[in-house]
Amino acid sequence: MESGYEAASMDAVAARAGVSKATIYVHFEGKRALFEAIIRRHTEILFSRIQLPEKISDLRQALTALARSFVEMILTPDALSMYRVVAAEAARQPEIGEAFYAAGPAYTRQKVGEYFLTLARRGLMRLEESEAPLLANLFLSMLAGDCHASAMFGRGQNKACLEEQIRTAVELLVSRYGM
Amino acid sequence: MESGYEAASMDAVAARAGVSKATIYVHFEGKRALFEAIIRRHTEILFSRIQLPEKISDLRQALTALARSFVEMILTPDALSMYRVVAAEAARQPEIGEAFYAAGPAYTRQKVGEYFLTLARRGLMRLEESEAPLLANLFLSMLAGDCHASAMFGRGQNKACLEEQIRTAVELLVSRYGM
DNA sequence: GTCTATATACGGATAGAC
DNA sequence: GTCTATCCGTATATAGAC
Repeated sequence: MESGYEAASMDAVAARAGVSKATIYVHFEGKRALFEAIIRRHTEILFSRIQLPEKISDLRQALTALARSFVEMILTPDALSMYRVVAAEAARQPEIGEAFYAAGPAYTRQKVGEYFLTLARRGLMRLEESEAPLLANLFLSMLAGDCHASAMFGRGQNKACLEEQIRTAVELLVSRYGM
Repeated sequence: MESGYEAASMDAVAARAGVSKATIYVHFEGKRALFEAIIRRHTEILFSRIQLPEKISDLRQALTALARSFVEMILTPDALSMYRVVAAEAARQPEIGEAFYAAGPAYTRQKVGEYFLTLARRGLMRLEESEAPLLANLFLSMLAGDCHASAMFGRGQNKACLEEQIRTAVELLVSRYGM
């Protein structure tokens, strides 16, 4: 995560793990297999952090809480590192890109889409079942928004701009799909 | 772009360029300097492809045209490769990440924000000047949306889903800010 | 299963001829 | 400015002792 796949040497990994290289090669076929195992495990851990609020009173409040939980996770140093590393290697190791996509973004979109339908069933949103996945996609994309790009490419994060972004994204959804 | 920064050897670059390694080292201080030059040049070329429609009759039509132009660009193999490579290296070479961010995402958001204000001045949008950058940010984020992630991590692109995504994002903006 | 020591190859960068 | 040939470090992976 610190160095990227190519630049991370097995010597460094072994040293950090407190074992010899030979020991690693007993447990994993090679560097790629080790990498894949790491990515698969970490993806699940990371994305399971997202909380879908259960106590729902107000639509605005529910969406805001969901938004904060999501944004907090994706701006984590761990999440940013993983995103970087997987994006870089996905071109050459498609199985890894797909595993990450399925257990990460696609899984989250699915869960959030289902959550929207729960909100609709409780009379808080006006939404057809077929629209849910697409709307979840658009909502999550807005939440990542510039903050994700800025954290990824620029120097740091801007907490104030982040709150405003969340608020506006929530407003946009409420004004079109709220009831 | 094919191999990533670390995995791309200077031998390979020299061979592809049809010169010897020594010749490259006459023109560039080292591998990093060459990489930085490539990224700076390519970022400008890529992002200058985005077209802001000049003939404006209808808000929906203008936003859709802008959306198509943007999405087409970011899903280009060139753009995807560059995104991957820069994301991967930005952690270790911050100047490169920042240069890409400034000439790419930030520049585009700025331009689109100004475009929104033009639309507002023509009476097509209800929008205050201070809201423009944030709205541009949210709109562009929705347009990238799942299609970008899917192209980045998954196997391919889905044209149908893409058109639907553009349509819904445009509708969301029109329903809240149109007049 | 774990270690040390090593095989083997390739990386970035440069010397020196032309 | 461009080449060929090479320096020197480090990479992945393995052999063989314990």
